[in-house]
Amino acid sequence: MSNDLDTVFAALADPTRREILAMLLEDDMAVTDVAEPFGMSLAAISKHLTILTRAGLIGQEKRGRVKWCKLEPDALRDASVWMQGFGQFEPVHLDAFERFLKREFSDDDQAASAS
Amino acid sequence: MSNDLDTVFAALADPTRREILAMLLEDDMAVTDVAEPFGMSLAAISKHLTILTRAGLIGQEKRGRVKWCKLEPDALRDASVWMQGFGQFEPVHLDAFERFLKREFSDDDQAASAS
DNA sequence: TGCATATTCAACCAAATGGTTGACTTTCTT
DNA sequence: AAGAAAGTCAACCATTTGGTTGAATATGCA
Repeated sequence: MSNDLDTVFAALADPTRREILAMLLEDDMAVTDVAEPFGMSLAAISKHLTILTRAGLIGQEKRGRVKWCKLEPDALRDASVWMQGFGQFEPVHLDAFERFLKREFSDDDQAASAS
Repeated sequence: MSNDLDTVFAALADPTRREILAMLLEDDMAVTDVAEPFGMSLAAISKHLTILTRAGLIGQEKRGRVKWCKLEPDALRDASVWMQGFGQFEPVHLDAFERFLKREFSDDDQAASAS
């Protein structure tokens, strides 16, 4: 029950793993491609991916000799709900957040390139 | 920058610490009273409280010989915001999301914290 | 068939984590 | 002043964590 949150939060506590999640936010990726930007061995990344998988944060599906990783945001949502339970704070400025969403979705291709 | 999230998520990854936070949700407490329901030494609880404090999740104020612990939900809010980025929308570009976060927390008075 | 590619496994290592106990400081009470 | 109460500190211990390297297992391609 809270064991689930243990693994989710522990998985999120590592900056490499959070960066991996952010990368998967844009697209599904093969293990080798996930590893590429990091200055560490493939085996290390493989371990990180195992941890993320056991936490339910990503799914891995093997097609051919390539294992594809995709984001699985449900576990994140559970943890988020736990945090909301503290109720003392709004998730964010809700309206600012919604404006952000609207901009992201209407603008889909060029939104990220404005500085 | 993401170092902050490291300590917050690591703090949340322990069930004892999450339970402590839940207790403090109801009321401020002295260290000894926090320790009481747990089957472990006072020193262990003291360490947990130090970790929660360094993560910014609680504040500790000493009055007399008693040290009072109170919930400090701002750090939780930061982590929650980070997670919202995953649950709510999938094809968003990360840097756009980060610009959003930066705007939220840099030119920020205290607009997002309702007491 | 034979080699390169993709990924994991196993053994190892240093550092961090979560707990213990006993000594210590500070503060309150009598 | 004496003693109890509230916490922390320091040293220790076992386990976990995050990384390494080299070997092993599939799978795809010529």
